[in-house]
Amino acid sequence: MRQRVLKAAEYLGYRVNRLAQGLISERSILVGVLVGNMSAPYMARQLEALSGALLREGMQCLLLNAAATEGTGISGLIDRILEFRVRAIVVMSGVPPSAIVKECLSNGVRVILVNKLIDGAKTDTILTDDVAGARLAAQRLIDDGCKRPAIISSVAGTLSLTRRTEAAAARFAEAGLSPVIWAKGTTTYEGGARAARETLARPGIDGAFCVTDFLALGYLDAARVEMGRRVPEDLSVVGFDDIPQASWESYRMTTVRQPVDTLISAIMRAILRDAARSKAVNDVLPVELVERSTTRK
Amino acid sequence: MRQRVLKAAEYLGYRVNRLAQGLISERSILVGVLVGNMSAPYMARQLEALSGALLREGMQCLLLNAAATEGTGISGLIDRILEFRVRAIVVMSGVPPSAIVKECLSNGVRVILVNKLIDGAKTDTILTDDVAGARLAAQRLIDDGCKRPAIISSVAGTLSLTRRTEAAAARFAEAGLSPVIWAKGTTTYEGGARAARETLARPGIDGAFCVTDFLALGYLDAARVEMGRRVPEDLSVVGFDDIPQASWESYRMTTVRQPVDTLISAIMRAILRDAARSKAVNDVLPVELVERSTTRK
DNA sequence: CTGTTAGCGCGTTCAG
DNA sequence: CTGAACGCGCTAACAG
Repeated sequence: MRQRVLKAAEYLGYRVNRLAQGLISERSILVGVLVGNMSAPYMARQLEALSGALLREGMQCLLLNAAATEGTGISGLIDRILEFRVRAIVVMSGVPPSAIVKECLSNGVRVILVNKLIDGAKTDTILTDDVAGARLAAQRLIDDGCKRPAIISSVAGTLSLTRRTEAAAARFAEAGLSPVIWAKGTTTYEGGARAARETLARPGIDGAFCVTDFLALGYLDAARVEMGRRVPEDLSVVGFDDIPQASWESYRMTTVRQPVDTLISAIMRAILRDAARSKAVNDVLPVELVERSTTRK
Repeated sequence: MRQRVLKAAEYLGYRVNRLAQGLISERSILVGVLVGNMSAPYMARQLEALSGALLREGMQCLLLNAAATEGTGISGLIDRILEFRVRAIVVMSGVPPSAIVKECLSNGVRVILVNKLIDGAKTDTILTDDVAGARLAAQRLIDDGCKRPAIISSVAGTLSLTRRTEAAAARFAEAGLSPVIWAKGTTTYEGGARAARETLARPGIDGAFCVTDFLALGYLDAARVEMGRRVPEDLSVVGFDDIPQASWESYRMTTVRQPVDTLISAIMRAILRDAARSKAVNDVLPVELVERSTTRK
């Protein structure tokens, strides 16, 4: 009997209607992913890995572009998320308005924060070990014999970026060095290039820790081409993230690697866990220094 | 009265349930976006622009990662698309199994193909003018005085890639040149690097048209660093796409620009058009040559 | 094991 | 202009 029904269903091209299913069963297979700056290589890689993992677990990724709300304001996005009754929302955007998160939480939508902290909210939170990573990076520059290091960050007051900057500054201070901290641009290639122009204009800078690889790529190019520095002979450079470009031949950049696989599995654990009976995920992911050719070793 | 209801709704935190809405009104605001290789810069940029445009039009992007189906097969993805009753599906994947497209069409789901052709299907199709672009690229190398040009492609038999290769080859032939065609690797940085190693091992190659920028970046790096070529003195290189990296300082690459804005608005037009009373969108988008420092001018 | 029924939240229609 | 009823396709609970 069952067989016959199945046969007929196939013959008629029947397909479950997920909308109706979600309507009744109240547990959607939709997961909202809030992303800003998708075209940043680091984000793109994470998004790719996450959407793949979701698919494998039978869930579906509802993409939310935080950058596109510039004009209309964020409220439209909030509505959209809530209206679709998503199972959870993963916040990967560097600068997500806390408003979204608060609103979702108060409406009972599970929120998973990636490299972001909302004070007082008891959400699942996954953090890269920025402090350890920044200390590794600073240590590398110290070991290279740098006497006047620069720390390159951006105006975006992201949690990760702030922590990296502060931890590196602290490590330098411990070693008796006083770093130049430059944070006037955006977290982009151009921002890094501008940082190089401005920091290397005054003499003495012999090492730079750029808080993201994307910044570091611009910094490297401008340092070499425009400012005439040899890397690593005159200048040591360390990045953070280990995006694919960092290992490209023309960069071969020393950097701090973020473990994407570990990150993704932590996110999936947070999504899949039983909200009622298990505690919130609260992971700090370990990082490692990848030594390539922009430091002296 | 209406006011009072609205007030109460707000007070109670009421939100429209899009699932129920879609269930009855039969026109979802969900648009499926099928992407392979999200972390390729060209794709990432397109995806970012498209998700933003969809958001602005009040629609929502259901992300479908074609790459993640490697293991399980493609059928799961098809089901997912159909089950959600999406308004349309945009196929941006370079190598999307025709099976998906056929299945969607036969189930009445509107399919919008980007740089892809399915024979016999009367779908909305948007193509970059690959032929014109490849001819521009070839012309640039011819004008540079190249006598023995190479065309670098990949094993992926994508429509766009094939057309670019063939059109460039034809233009070279018209100029009395016989190009070396190399297509043994993947459409990646590493693929380009390998192409450089292999094509430049034999002497004589003095120009290269790489069918994507991503390939061209790898080609450039390997040509300079490993093979000791000066660009553009010994070797002219032209790419295709104009991804952000192409304009980075360490590359400054001459390339053929794809108009992302035009592409996105064509896609939106195809999504929004009234299926019953308007004809399918069938655009070929113009391209232009952006001359930078990897050609001699 | 099979068949029936109620109700999820919405839009539409038909009465009042 | 407002109110009530129906059905979209599904799941769950209950009856035979």
